[in-house]
Amino acid sequence: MRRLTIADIAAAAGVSTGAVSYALNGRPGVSPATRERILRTARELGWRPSTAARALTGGRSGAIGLVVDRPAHVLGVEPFFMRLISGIEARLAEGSGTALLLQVAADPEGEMAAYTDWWAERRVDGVLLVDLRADDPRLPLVRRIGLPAVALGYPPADGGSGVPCVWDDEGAGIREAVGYLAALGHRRVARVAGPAVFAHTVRRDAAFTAAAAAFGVAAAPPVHTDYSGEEGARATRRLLAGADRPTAIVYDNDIMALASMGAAGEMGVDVPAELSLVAGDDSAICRLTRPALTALTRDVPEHGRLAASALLRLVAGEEVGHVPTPPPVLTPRASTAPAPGPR
Amino acid sequence: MRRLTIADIAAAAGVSTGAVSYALNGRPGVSPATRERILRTARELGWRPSTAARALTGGRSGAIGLVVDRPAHVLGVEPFFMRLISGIEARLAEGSGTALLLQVAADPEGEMAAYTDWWAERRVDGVLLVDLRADDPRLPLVRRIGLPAVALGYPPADGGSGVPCVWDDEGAGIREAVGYLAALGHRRVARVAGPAVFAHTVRRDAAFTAAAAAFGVAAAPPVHTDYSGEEGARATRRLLAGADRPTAIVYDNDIMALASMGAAGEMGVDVPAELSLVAGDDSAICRLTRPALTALTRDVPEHGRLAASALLRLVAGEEVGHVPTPPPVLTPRASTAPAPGPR
DNA sequence: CGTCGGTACTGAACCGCTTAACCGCCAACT
DNA sequence: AGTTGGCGGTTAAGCGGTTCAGTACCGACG
Repeated sequence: MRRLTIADIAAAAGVSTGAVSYALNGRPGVSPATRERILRTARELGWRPSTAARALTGGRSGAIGLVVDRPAHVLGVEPFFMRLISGIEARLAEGSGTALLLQVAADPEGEMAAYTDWWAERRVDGVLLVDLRADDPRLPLVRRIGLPAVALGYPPADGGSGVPCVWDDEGAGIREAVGYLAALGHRRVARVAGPAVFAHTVRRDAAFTAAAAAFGVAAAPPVHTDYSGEEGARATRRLLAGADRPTAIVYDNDIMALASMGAAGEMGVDVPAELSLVAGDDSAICRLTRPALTALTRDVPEHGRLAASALLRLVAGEEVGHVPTPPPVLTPRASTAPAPGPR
Repeated sequence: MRRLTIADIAAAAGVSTGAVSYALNGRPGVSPATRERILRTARELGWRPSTAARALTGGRSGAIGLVVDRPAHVLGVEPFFMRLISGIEARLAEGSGTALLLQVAADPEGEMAAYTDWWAERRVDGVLLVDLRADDPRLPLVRRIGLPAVALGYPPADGGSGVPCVWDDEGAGIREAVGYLAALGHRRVARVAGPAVFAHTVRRDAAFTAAAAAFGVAAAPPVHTDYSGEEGARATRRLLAGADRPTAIVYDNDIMALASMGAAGEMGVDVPAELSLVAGDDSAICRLTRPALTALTRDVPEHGRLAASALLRLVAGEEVGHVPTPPPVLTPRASTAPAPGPR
């Protein structure tokens, strides 16, 4: 059975293919009556446009791309991406007729290659950039090759080379967490962060140090990890084993906080009596573990949704500026408690 | 700057576009010398084929599709899909030049619609089907519309309508778990499963009941959930509150086991002293929590890899049969222990 | 030497859709 | 009445590849 083409529906409706095209795309040049007849036969025959033909005519490919660049062992447990994807999809499902192309890259080079290839092959109309870095090479790249892009993360100092950024004030979240811990009497707090190459890590680091100073608590230099539970637990062990053991630790994601709770338990350190823990993203994991994890709540799906929205507008030719979103807020649960008295 | 087309590289190499096409696709009809010259200029000019044009010629679209159909609140924490996707991508990255199209559907109808649309629009060359159901309507659908598909799950009784299945003997895993628990002295075991509509749930249910009988342990009827931590915890609470409280519970995924550990703790039931827990997938979560979760280890990424592999072969026109994979094996950790003595 | 066969390559049609250019027709206006 | 100008359509030229039918050339063979 052959594919249905506009020629078929043109024949069925007794008009030319040109008329069909105009009718289907809602452009002028066909009378309301003919338009209706064409649309009806198209619907009855179950016609769907060939994306290939559409794309070939210089139109859109009808897809946007997302490259996920994290080590495989992190990807499996990191709820962030699936939540982000849910949000993106939610927006795309709202009648945009746009699909999501996903690629898992092994390294930043692979990620860049994906963008170049996708764009050269006209597979996507635009891409979403996650995890902005300092002097992120992807920004000049997409600019140079003309690939529409929207980034998730704080806009870089130079404005982002015309790449709209969906961002929230991560500093505010960190400040709230540190302030809360200070109010609970904690005087030595630590931070276990993601990779230092990420711009948001650096920003949070700075916010953390500044907040600690402002609230008069001693802050160890942030420990950087690859976001994996293993590295999170190791960092926690080192912090707990060192002199000036912190009484509270703030994590950059949930998995590290979860893993660290186990590590603390093994070292005989009770959570929250002796150690308070704050998780980073507030995925469902925080609510499911015991003690439930206090967390910095960020609406990750909403970020995805907004980013997808911005990208669709950008692709459509609209001017799109940076998109600020509400800052993370602290959701206190059972993993934080007043600081222990002096031992 | 215009897009680079084969016409450009034809001009640069001093041949016709036809010759370029032959050379680039490694077909006969061009001399080795010319072929080399063409390939070189194409490389130097940085030419990449337009997927649209390729697809239009009746060729492949160069993409496969995956629809993920689980409630949003489950998707966020369920490691299964991200692990599966990692595996799929790993295979696709091996020089297939194939991309992955991802869609999150709200319900089975939305999933079916996605397949129909994708195929009608020739967006994908084939799809991967997850979570086979009893009398799964997707099987006749893909068959009817001629969409190449590979399913993940046990082949249905009717052979699967020509859809190759990548499967493992889940029953063996369940039997091993029940046997292990029986050997530890457990005499009352329960099972908290996924939705009963999934074929693999039913198969595991049956295996569970049979294994319990074989090992002489009392098995409560399996409790079915939506895979969410919340429902898993609720099921556990009910089991623990009922008469004939089980001393061991086997879960269908990791998140429910994790949530249940918390629920048990709240009820003052110690894991593993009073209650043994076996998780379902063995994602990293099992190793990260304390006590670490005993789990049925399944190589989910490998399943993805094999499924992608089978689909690529199918799309290429090869005959592809069902693909058996090693059965899940039990990985004992700290969440299982000898059954408590009679209270 | 003419013919045959094979190789290397060209030219053009075609895939399904968009769109600029054109065309016929009728109402309105001068 | 003749010109103008819309409206409602048609025609055909691409878009960037693939592929089939030729064609030019060359060595081999009878």
